[in-house]
Amino acid sequence: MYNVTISDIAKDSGVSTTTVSRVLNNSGSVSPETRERVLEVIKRRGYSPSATARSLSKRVSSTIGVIVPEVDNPFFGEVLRGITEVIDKNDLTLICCNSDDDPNKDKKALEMLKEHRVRGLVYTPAIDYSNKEEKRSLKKMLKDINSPIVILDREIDYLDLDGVFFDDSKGMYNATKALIGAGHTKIGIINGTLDRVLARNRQEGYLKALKDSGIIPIKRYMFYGDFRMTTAYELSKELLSMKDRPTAVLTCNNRTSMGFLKALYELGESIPENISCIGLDRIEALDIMGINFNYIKRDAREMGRQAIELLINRMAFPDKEPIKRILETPVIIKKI
Amino acid sequence: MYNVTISDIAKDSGVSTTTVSRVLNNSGSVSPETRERVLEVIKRRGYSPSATARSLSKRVSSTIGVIVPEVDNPFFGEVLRGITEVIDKNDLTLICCNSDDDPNKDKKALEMLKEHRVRGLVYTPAIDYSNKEEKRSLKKMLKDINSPIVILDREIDYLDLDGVFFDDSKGMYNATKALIGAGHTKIGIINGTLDRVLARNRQEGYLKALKDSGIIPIKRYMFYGDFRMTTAYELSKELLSMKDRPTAVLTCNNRTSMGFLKALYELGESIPENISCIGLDRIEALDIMGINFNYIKRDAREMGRQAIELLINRMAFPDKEPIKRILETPVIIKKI
DNA sequence: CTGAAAGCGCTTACAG
DNA sequence: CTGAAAGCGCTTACAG
Repeated sequence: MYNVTISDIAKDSGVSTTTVSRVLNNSGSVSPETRERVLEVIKRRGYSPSATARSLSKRVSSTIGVIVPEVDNPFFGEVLRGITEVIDKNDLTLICCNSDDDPNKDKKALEMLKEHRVRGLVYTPAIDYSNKEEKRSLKKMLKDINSPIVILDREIDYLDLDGVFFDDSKGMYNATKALIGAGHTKIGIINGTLDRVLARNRQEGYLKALKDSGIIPIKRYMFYGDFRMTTAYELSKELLSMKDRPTAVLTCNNRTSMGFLKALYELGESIPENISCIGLDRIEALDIMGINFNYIKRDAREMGRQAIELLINRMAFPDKEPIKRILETPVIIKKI
Repeated sequence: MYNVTISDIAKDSGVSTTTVSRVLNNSGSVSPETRERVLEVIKRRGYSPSATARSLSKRVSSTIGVIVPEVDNPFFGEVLRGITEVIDKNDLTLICCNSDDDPNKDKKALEMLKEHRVRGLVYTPAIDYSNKEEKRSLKKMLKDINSPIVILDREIDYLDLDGVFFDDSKGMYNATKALIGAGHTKIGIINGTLDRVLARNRQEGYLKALKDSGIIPIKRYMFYGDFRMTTAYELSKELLSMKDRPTAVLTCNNRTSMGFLKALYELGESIPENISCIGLDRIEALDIMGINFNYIKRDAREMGRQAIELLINRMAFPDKEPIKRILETPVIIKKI
């Protein structure tokens, strides 16, 4: 069974494909009667125009690409929710890729999106491409995409692109301050390794808050993982078993918080009774269970929405200055 | 800046586009020297073939559509994870739509995927299209997609399509049996309204278990919502405040479990001390916190994988009998 | 091993 | 208001 084409409709209506195209796109002028007739045939034949053919002939696609590092992380679930909301409103189509935080898959995804000639890209890089060669190569790939790009959540500081980010540094600063305000001085942090911008931002806020309060940072209270739960779990066990352990801990993303809590509860301890904690990102289930989990709030859905809005904006005005949007990160304290 | 085309490569290499196409697709035969030269030019110019043009001329796309009702539900996050895994391996492209459980958006998504001439579709319908007219219309839309379709998680019983489902009925049966085995006889259920297959399956397992144990079902212990948290929360408050309330409750999806727990914890009560509960779907955070939340386990990632596998299989063999895959739903009891 | 030509299903100047 | 024709960037018989 073949798909109906515009020629079929033209034939059936006794007009040219040009005319059918006109009624399809509400462009040019068509007499009411003709329009009527064509519309009727379209309906009867169940015709819908091929997006592929249309893209090719118009030299633009209506397709937006998005690459996320973890589709199954609730944070990116929210991001995608926000993205789809505005995609729908603008009659765009979303091609979705999961890089699994693997640079190779990341590159494959980039290549694939390029082949699809996406109209724009919302991009969260898999990891920091840190060495010179990698940077150069990423730079080239992004340029080759040849469409507007908005960076989401993970800044690429050597490229001048639109982006939307959270003020993680400020969030961590305020969180650290809150702990200090509650009397803590021995404050641990479970972060990612510092070759990642994400981790450096968090570290910066943490250190600044300590400094501003005249507290000397303690190296052995700082742990560096990879933002994954299992690693955070191991590091947390280490932290929790220190003889002179911190009385409060900052966990630097939702997976890390999970790892920390797992280690803590396995010891039969809990927050904030045995140790205080402020995590980055809300964990819905904890909130709902009435567990006093303090967190730095980040509205991921809003982030998704703003990313696409920036992108659509950029599609309209390719030559304006790059825009960076920084979202607020309020600290929600339940019980320290 | 224009994209490089196959003609540019042909010109630069001093061959025809036919030949370039041959080296691109490793089809036909090309002399080693020619191939070498073409490859070199492709690389130098940073050429990548247009997927759009290719689809049009080959009359097949490499694009798979997926419609999920809630991208931001962890269950579907896992499903998408599974789907992307096998999509990647097969060099396919994923167009992702969120219907938000809204039949109108669902239809729009279907229409859009049709226009994109997707090679196949993994489909979780927004709701049960229950009245005759809706059924007819959905049937027609799916037929118009004109590509293989695999139904995921929510059966459409009046269509004979491939599908992958969980044995929810059996899961509920075993869960109910487990509660009975632990001495419960007053067992409540928070389900969806029975016009939905999902809800009927759950109900069936529940009732059968009661019957097999000689327990008379009590109407007022059965609550019907919409699988959303807020509704489940309200129903749970109602349930929990009954004078003669159940001593155990079955919650019929992860959002419902959340609503139930929220209501419970707000009362200062907890599981299983004040009331027993078995939910459908694991809730990661609870597990990790060492909270004894019993659940019927459903491997959503595996479901996603199998759905695409069925689809790919169907793409290869369009005329075989429809296949239904039913996944196991073991009951995980922590503490009743 | 290689190329000219037609075709995929649309859109868009251009002409009337 | 309408249509013939060229073109978008590929692939694929067909011929040599």
